[in-house]
Amino acid sequence: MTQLVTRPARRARSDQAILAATRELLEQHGVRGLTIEGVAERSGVAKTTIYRRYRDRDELALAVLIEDTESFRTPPDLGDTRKELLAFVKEATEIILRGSVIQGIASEVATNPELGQAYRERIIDVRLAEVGEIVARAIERGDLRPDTDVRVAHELLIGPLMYRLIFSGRPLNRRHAAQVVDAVMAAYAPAPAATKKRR
Amino acid sequence: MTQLVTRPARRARSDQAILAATRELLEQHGVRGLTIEGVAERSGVAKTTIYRRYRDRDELALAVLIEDTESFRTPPDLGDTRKELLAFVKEATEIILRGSVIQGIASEVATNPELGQAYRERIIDVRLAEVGEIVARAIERGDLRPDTDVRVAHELLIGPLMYRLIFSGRPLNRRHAAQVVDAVMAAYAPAPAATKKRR
Amino acid sequence: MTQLVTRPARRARSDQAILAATRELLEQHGVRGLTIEGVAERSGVAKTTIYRRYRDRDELALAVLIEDTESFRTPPDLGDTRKELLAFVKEATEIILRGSVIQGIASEVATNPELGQAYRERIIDVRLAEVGEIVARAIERGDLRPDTDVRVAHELLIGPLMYRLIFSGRPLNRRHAAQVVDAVMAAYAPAPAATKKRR
Amino acid sequence: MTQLVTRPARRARSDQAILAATRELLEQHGVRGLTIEGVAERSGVAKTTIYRRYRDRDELALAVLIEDTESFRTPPDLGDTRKELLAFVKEATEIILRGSVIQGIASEVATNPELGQAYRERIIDVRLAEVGEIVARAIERGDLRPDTDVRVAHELLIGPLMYRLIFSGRPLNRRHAAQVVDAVMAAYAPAPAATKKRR
DNA sequence: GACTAAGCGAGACGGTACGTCGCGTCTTAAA
DNA sequence: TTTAAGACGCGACGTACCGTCTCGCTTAGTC
Repeated sequence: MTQLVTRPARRARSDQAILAATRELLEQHGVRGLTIEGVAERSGVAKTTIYRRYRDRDELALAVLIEDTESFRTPPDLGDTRKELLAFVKEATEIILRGSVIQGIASEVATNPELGQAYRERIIDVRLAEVGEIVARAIERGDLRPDTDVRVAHELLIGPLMYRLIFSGRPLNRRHAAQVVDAVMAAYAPAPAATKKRR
Repeated sequence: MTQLVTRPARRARSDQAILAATRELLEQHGVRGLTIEGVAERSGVAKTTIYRRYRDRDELALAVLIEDTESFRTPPDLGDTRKELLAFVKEATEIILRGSVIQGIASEVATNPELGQAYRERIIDVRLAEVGEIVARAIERGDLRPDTDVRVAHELLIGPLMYRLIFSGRPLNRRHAAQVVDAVMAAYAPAPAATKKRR
Repeated sequence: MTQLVTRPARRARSDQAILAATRELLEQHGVRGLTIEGVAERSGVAKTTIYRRYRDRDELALAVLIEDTESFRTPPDLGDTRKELLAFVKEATEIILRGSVIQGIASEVATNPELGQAYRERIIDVRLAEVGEIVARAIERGDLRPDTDVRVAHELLIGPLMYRLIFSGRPLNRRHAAQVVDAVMAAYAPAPAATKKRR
Repeated sequence: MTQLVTRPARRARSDQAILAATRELLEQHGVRGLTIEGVAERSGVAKTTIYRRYRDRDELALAVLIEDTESFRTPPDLGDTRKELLAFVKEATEIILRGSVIQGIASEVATNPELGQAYRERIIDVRLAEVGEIVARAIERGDLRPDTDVRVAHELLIGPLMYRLIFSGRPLNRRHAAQVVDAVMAAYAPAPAATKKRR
């Protein structure tokens, strides 16, 4: 126990070098250009050392993605549901685009059960919790229906992003984010009785 | 030109053998287990012959997917927008699940521009047209707002499917399809003033 | 059938390049410096191609040794048993020293059954036949006893060579060859006429 | 020097553990299965500690061999040259077969000068002295010629053993030992009385 | 019905990267 | 001071497929 805790120096140096090199390669050559051998060469870290940490290339790429996700800033109570949802989508978009990792590991995440589980636990669950908080506040404010399904709402927010990113290739921008957010808000808007009052 | 026209016999036999073997491998071992060498061995077709038709493995996988998509049955006018949208989602789900090809080539489609273009032209555009027709009829019926954005509606319908398929790993079933369809219909429901009159 | 026979061109070119590079490496850096990767680089032949022919480094080294052995010139009937045995020992010595391969694969030959079998069939048996002919002629001439054990004679001739080569490190020269040959001739000398008297 | 003298306790414990584990691995998996890492694991001794004592794997293997050789029992004056030579060959055979180390380090001894020197000083010279004594007594008894070359006699006795062990794979047994001993005795037999007549 | 070029099978080949093994060095904490 | 523990850089291993390249055989459609 003491050893792992008290002697992180070498580990930390290698860890950092590996992730930095991985990021560089991802940004410069995309996921196709991400190679363990390439990371080893660029980072000055031995291939063996990389394999001691990550089972394979996909796990390494996921690690970068997770690190990014951990920087996800919880959108605070802005007093405005639409603003909060927009902030959420923008933050997600930013992380998704950074490094362009997701496109590359999508197939792996979908195919490799262990990787999929890691993705779910380390990334999806984090975002789901965010949406949960936003939705809870929105319900309290009367902006969304009390029976709003958080998971489906989350899918409606993120699914289109991913679809554009991976399949349709269309751009992820403010306009699209607004369109999606508006659709979700309309979809889960409270019953019309309340609407009457508003208009 | 003359070649393809005048000597279709042998070509056709090889074509068929290649696609059949590809399908088998995809179903049995997933996309990771799809290799040109494997297809050659299983189909009894020479590697050279495969490469004469498909630039690489991903193009081959896409070919299978396109073939499936071409069987997409246009949902006819059912007189009921919700039923038509459900039929669309179900049909899409079926194709998506068949062969489990999409998960495997997602990363390629996202990464390889030529493949991406092919995917868009041969698959997305086909479905987009379907949604367009359904939405047009729905607008006519007064079920959806006249300014409904077909592309975004399409993303809201398909995006969650893909998200489940690739990332969250949750099941694609009737209940989920209904949730998504209902959300889209609510999102693009005509302005409430009109609603009062109708009901 | 026709194919294998009529299309040896590429094979032959690779074969030759591989063996040439192997020989160079053996002569320059000894067996320790013999690496499949090194051979690949030096020969311009892909590693894969080498592995298609030789299971591993030792098999490759043995191939060189076998090629050398196949050039073994059968010492003709010189009319003189001592001269013939000396010619045999000299020839063997020359091949043994050429390339210094034997020292390096000795352990493998001793340890790996398949390699050992190959060594016996392709190398030992060849030499054993030589000794057999020489001994046969010697017996006819009355230079060696009719019951001379060819195999033991062979061991007495070659064993000391190998012992010097591998263990004692002493030089293999004409003097030593003569000492060994003389010992063998004395050991299997026919009973002198005097023997009659003794018994 | 002081170290070895003043703190022998821990050293000795490690020494013993290392050699024991080495022996086990050699016997169970042959020389190919002898690795420093394996010895460390099996012995509970740190790799570092092994490297403090032995430069590399071969030196370690040699250490085991030397230990065995040091148990070589000098064949006493049996009053019979043939019996003494047979005893010598049998003793050598026994040590050679024990642990099957020699086959594995043969290539190293032949290739690595330092190892070769150690082998000569610690093993060959010991046996050479044995043969020297036996030959000396034999000459005195009139069983061997006074000009018998001890070194060559030694090579004729041991060379065939090694040749069988490493190359021909034939068995080392009493019959073979007798054949070799008889050959050596015949080779260096004193000129018979009859010889006078011949010359 | 024989001819002839397109299409094909077979598979050798150079190449990239894989993931693994064991080496020998180095650093650190505990004994 | 010596040790156990183990991280590390390193070199090579043997493997899997890649995509390219001959090379003859097969055969469909023409003459």
